[in-house]
Amino acid sequence: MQIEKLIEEKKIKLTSARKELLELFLKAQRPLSYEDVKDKIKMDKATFYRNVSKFEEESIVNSFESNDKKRYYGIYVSAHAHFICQVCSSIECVKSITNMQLEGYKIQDVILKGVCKQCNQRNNPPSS
Amino acid sequence: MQIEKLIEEKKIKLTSARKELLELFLKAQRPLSYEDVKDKIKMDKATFYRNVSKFEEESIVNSFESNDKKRYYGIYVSAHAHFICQVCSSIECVKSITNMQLEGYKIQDVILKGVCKQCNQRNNPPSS
DNA sequence: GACTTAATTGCAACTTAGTTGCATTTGCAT
DNA sequence: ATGCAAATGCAACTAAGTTGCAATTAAGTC
Repeated sequence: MQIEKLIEEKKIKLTSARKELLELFLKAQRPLSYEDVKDKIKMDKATFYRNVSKFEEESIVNSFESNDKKRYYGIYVSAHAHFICQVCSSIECVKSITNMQLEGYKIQDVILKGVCKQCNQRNNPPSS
Repeated sequence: MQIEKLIEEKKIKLTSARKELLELFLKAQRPLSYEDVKDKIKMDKATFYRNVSKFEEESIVNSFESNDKKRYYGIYVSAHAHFICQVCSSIECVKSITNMQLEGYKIQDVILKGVCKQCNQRNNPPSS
């Protein structure tokens, strides 16, 4: 996927900040918070939040609140759920859960919370 | 359901603040934030947060972050999903979605985001 | 390529949900 | 009733996210 593809047809400028940000989101393959981003690229938080907000308006990224009080942003790729681990706070994309229906409602996002595979095994090792 | 039932067997005191809080949660039938609570009962926010945190430890309530940056708390009643409307920020309990499974993971909570019935109808009225 | 202008940026000050330290109060067991 | 740990209210704090503003930059026009 190309950065230019994401931006073209949208009514926003392709600045260097936006290019860096979108490249990072594409590379990450999982939603990122400002905390995650600021270690990788030098960018003021105001710029970050204004840009992800604009990306969201343009349906380039979507976002959700996690359990750690932070908001996570990721490139919008077809409908898929997110799993948030309540033990280690990790976030994973879940491709297998899709097209959920609820009469009269429009479902745009599904968030699952619980204990992830790693933390589950750590607490209940299969060979003990 | 009785307040005393919720507290008994747990290692916490039944103070008047806790009684009021649990009564409110039981009456509300939907998750509440501190904002919701503070209009109904006089209670310092430190007391609120310390108590809901204790209730959560004792599995009396559970909680989740909504889209409005606030955390919502409700009496824990069997597994059910929550629907958060991205338009009007309302929160509803969804009893119909239950026992979701994901190999290797433990799912403790399901949050659906989208457009609720009311907002859906407002934008796409059936008779027009 | 230089010119123009609106959009974008960084900075610093601000907002607000939630947390923490501490002195006072309260529930509850003896 | 007494003693004491747990709970409360207050005020000060923390940190994610927002906003106003002056300086900078992308991108269209000549």
